[in-house]
This record gives sequence, structure tokens and C-alpha cells, in this order.
Amino acid sequence: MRDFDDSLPLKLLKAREVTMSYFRPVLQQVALTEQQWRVIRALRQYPDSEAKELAKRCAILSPSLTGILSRLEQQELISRRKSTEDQRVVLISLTDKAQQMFDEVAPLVDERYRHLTKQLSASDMKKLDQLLDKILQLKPDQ
Amino acid sequence: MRDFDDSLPLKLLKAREVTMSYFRPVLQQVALTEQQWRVIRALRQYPDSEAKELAKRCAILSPSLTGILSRLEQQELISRRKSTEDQRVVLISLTDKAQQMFDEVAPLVDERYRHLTKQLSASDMKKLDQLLDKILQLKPDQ
DNA sequence: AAATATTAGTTTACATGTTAATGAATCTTC
DNA sequence: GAAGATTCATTAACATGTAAACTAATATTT
Repeated sequence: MRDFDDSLPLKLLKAREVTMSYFRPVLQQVALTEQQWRVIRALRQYPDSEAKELAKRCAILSPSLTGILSRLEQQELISRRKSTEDQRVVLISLTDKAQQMFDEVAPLVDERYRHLTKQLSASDMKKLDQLLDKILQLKPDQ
Repeated sequence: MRDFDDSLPLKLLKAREVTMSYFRPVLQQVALTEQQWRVIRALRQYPDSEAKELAKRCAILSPSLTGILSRLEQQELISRRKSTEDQRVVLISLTDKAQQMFDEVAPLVDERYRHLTKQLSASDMKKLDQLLDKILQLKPDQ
């Protein structure tokens, strides 16, 4: 069997861990989890998303998202309402409080992102991005 | 702020999710979680590992590993013993039952791995591997 | 040797991941 | 238009992720 340390899924996991280590301190300052921040960012760019889209965009499974949204609602950072066209669908939007908080935190996160990506050359970053996109387009199984 | 979907950590997360989708069905057949399989694989290659090394190798935090090992011990797949030189250190080893199970499952997992990696060209795989290695070598923060 | 600091592993508390089942709303088919 | 199938979100049950506190063992300092 191939070497344990060469496993692609494991390397992707570890690489993500390294990249996240750049952001954890910032998120901890505002007491948000990675997932909560991911949801807020997604909603900033795609307001009034359906829960289903949101889950897919954030790579969070529905049952997890339910809890995350409940806690964000508790903190008055998001609000839920049912779609009038389809009562099964839940639409989620950011509160003003969340918008405001986002505007404060985003520059800090951005700074960390630039710091991270600057460690690689521009061509490496581009290539990595392309290769990851290729993987994202693979059909699950078959 | 940069586009949400372009985030490197998010892409790494999603890419890992895609790759793992190739293996989930196999692991489900033998009722092992991803993490349990990761631990067993690591122990196969590095027998009698210390818990600390094992955690680092598998990218699992100590508190999580404690639970995972307890459940694997319950299933008689691993055994724990204390190091004689340093009583704080716990050494973990695979049972015969686990060795046997590994030998049965490994070919199936390998097949899935080949199927996955075959979707990319050899040069792409090599390049991706190199780029991920570069990220793994980044110092956390600074 | 005693006091202090450090280290390995565990425990605790809470958030999230994963699968299966559920309930309500919508869609299909007849 | 009613029975059956499908879809969306949630709930349930258990495993894992994360940060902080804790215990026992070892190392360091005095």
C-alpha cells in the first residue's frame, strides 16, 4: 500500500489546517467559529440564501447548519423566514448587527489572507487554485 | 473582499470532501469512521506509536484521539500500554484482529484511491502533491 | 531534596460532523 | 382530486473538533 503520509485526502486535511491557523486568532477575538464566519461571509455575498444553497456553498451538512443557524439567530446575527412560494424553504438573511460586525472583521481576515497567500508565489497560487478546481469538478464516485 | 468561493481554506475543505466521497462507501462496509481508519493505517505503518505522534500524523487533536482510541480499544482493534521509560507516554499497537481486518480492507481502499487519482493526469497529481507540501511547510502564523 | 515548571494524556463543555429517521409541504401519477 | 413519491428542514444518536482546565509524571531550578 502507498505510504500513509502521501495520502491525498490527508494532505488536503493538513493543508487546510495550516491555512486555518492563520485565521483562528482573528475569529477568536470576535468569538466566532470557523463555520459561523463561513456562513456570515456567504450571506454577505449571497443575501437571502435558501438554507440548502447556503449549506452547499459553505460545505456544511444540513443537520449541522440547523444548529449553526440557531446559535447565530440566538446572537441576533441572522434571521430566518419561510419562503412564501414554497413553505418548505427557509430563507436566511444577515441582521444589521452582523453586517456591521462583518465590516469590522473583514479587513483583519483579509490581512491574514494576504499574509498567507504571499508565502507562495503568484504562479503557485494560481496553479493550486486550478488543481483544486479540477478536483471539485470530479463526480462523487463512479 | 475577495470572492467567497475563491477562499483557499474553503477550497481545500471541499476538495477533501470530494476525495473522501470515494472512500466512504468502503469504510461504511466495515463500520469504521474516517478517523478510525486513519489511526489504523498510521499504526500499520508506524507500529507502537506514542499517542502524541499518532495525533500529529493523523491530524487529530489529543482530546479527539482519546475518544477514538477508547472506542477502538472497545472493539479490540488496538491496545494501550504505558511506556516503561516515561509513565506519561501511552504506546498504542494494533491487535491481530485489526491487522487481519486491515489486510482485507486495504485492497478495496487502494482500488478507490487509484480510481480517484486516475481522474487527474500524472503531472497534475505530482504538481498538486508538491504544492500541498509547500503549504504544509508553512509556519503556523508569523 | 524541595519547590517550580513543563509535558503527556485525559476530562469537561460546547460546537460541529455524520447517518438515519421524522414531519411538513410539494409534486406525480393515476 | 386522492394516494404515493419526493423534497426541505429538522431532530435524534453518536462520533469528532475545539479550547480550557486538570492530573499525573518528569524535568528544571534553587
